[in-house]
Amino acid sequence: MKNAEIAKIFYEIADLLEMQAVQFKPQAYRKAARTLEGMSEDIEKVSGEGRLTELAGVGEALAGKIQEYLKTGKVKHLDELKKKIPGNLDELLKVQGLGPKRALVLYDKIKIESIDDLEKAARQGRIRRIEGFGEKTEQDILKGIEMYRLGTKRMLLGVALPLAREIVEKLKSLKEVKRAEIGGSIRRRAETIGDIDILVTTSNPSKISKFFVSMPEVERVFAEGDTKSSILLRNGKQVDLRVLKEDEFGSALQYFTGNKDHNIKLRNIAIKKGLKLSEYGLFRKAGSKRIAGRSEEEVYKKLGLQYIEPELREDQGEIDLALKNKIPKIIGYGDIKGDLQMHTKNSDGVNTVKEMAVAAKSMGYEYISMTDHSQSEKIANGMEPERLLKYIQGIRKAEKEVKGIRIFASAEVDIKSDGSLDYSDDILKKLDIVTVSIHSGFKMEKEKMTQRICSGLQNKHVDIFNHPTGRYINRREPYEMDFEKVVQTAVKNKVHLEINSSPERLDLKDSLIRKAKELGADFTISTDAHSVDGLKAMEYGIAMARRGWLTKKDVINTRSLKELPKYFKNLK
DNA sequence: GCCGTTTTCGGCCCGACTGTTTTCAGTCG
Ligand SMILES: Nc1nc2c(ncn2[C@H]2C[C@H](O)[C@@H](COP(=O)(O)OP(=O)(O)OP(=O)(O)O)O2)c(=O)[nH]1
Ligand SMILES: [Mg+2]
Ligand SMILES: [Mg+2]
Ligand SMILES: [Zn+2]
Repeated sequence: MKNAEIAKIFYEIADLLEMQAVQFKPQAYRKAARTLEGMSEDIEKVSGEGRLTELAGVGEALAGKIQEYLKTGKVKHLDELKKKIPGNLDELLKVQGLGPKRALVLYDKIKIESIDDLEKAARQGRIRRIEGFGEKTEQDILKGIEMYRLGTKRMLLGVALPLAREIVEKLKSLKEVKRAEIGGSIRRRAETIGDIDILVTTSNPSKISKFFVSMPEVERVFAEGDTKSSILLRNGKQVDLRVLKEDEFGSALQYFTGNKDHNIKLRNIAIKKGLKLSEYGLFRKAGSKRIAGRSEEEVYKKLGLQYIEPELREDQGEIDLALKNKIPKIIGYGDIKGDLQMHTKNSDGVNTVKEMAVAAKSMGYEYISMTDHSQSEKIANGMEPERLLKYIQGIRKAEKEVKGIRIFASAEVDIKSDGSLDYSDDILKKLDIVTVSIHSGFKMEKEKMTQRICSGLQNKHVDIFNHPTGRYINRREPYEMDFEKVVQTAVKNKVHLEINSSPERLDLKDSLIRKAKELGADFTISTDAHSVDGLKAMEYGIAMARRGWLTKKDVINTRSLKELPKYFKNLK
């Protein structure tokens, strides 16, 4: 997919235009770049179908540049701009605090073209002598270079959310703090997180800010003000704090939750109504009287919109639907009745069936499903048919012992390279639920992989397709396949798609969930726990389902035990 | 460069913090 490459080009054009003080075009290029980054569909496909100008922020001119890049691998406009300002601009701008305007000055005055140039100049004290720069700026640039060189990646949601909750608890322990809430991409439950955003309401802002910037784990303070502070923790994570008054809580949380494009759209709606929206509230332009701000619900309502759940605030059509009151009620965090994928000591898990069942029961589940690995998974201690039969007996026994929770005997069965399954039908029919996965041969070409998966899904016992794309966030790309065809095959054969809640997988991801739903799919959400502790990951999977616009009805394991059998072939 | 239940021209989100400035531009959220 060339989406990201083209986004990068648009960002670079935007920066070069901004250097020349061109008005508005930089925002236009950046808006289009964000659209490209946020979409899951291949831009080449969109272009092929003549739908480029349907993309938000893409008009005739940018559609032309996208086509140009797809055809020639170049965008002339960028090459032209680069003639005026050569050098490694996109690298330079990754230094925090250095934007297009000052980068241009550095190039004009002392020919800075790269990070290495920049570092040398700063160390030699040549930057402080430039008009508009100074000693502090020079130091900040060096620190910025150091940070850039650390090359910090975006955090997994599974890392960021617990960390954010800890900080929130800490802030809540102060008696001056009325409310402390997580904002930003964590509140929207994005799969990866750039920084930790926290909102506090209080009547004593300076006290809170002082406390925040002097916490023991603070490495650096980027900024400290009355309503906004920003720090770097020793663990390398950035935390932004906004401090506002209690009666501004709603508008402040709305602002700080974002995303950026969602905010801009809301603010434009306000403008059209003769209003103004900011973190301080919704105001009448004339007279500046405040008409909302205490709660988010109030802000959306006064703008003429249905309330929008944070997970949907991605500028992916939610605002248009909210204007028409047409956003569906998405699945809730309490709607799950059981967990349908987990591993035990029988393969590569660390707990016994009984231990998993006791833990699940205490979480209020009505049922769980054991899905230990099939025989080809030698490194994961996959089970030979004989051992599988004993495993099933063990599950029946554990179920009698634990009582009060149904334990399904299932397995995570490999779809082998030729598309056959890792157990014969004679074995598969002994399981309550059959789930299948791709665990090897990831490098297969698209056609073959699609064929392989589809033949696996057509087996008459198969119920669930696990972690359907096989990706590991930041570590392994999804395997190549024709997603539409796979989903269509799943739908036709009544195979449910798993939303794997494991934070490094989150597979299916949000945009593909939404797409699969449009294609008629239904889903299970499961943790793939390899220990009792792993069962807690369910909230991440539910978050993805919400971001994929799923309702309770779309997810099979929201059903009670009684309703469940009709969704699984061997249980019918 | 994009876009449209007040517009196909004339708007384009709004505000905080910092350093180097005598009043604000640049950068970031
Ligand atoms: N109105 C407005 N709000 C913004 C803008 N930039 C950021 N925000 C708001 C919405 C964001 O969700 C929130 C936090 O900003 P961040 O830069 O931390 O972005 P976010 O948390 O969404 O993503 P991240 O994972 O941190 O990259 O602040 C902006 O340019 N305008
Ligand atoms: Mg953030
Ligand atoms: Mg932030
Ligand atoms: Zn697996």
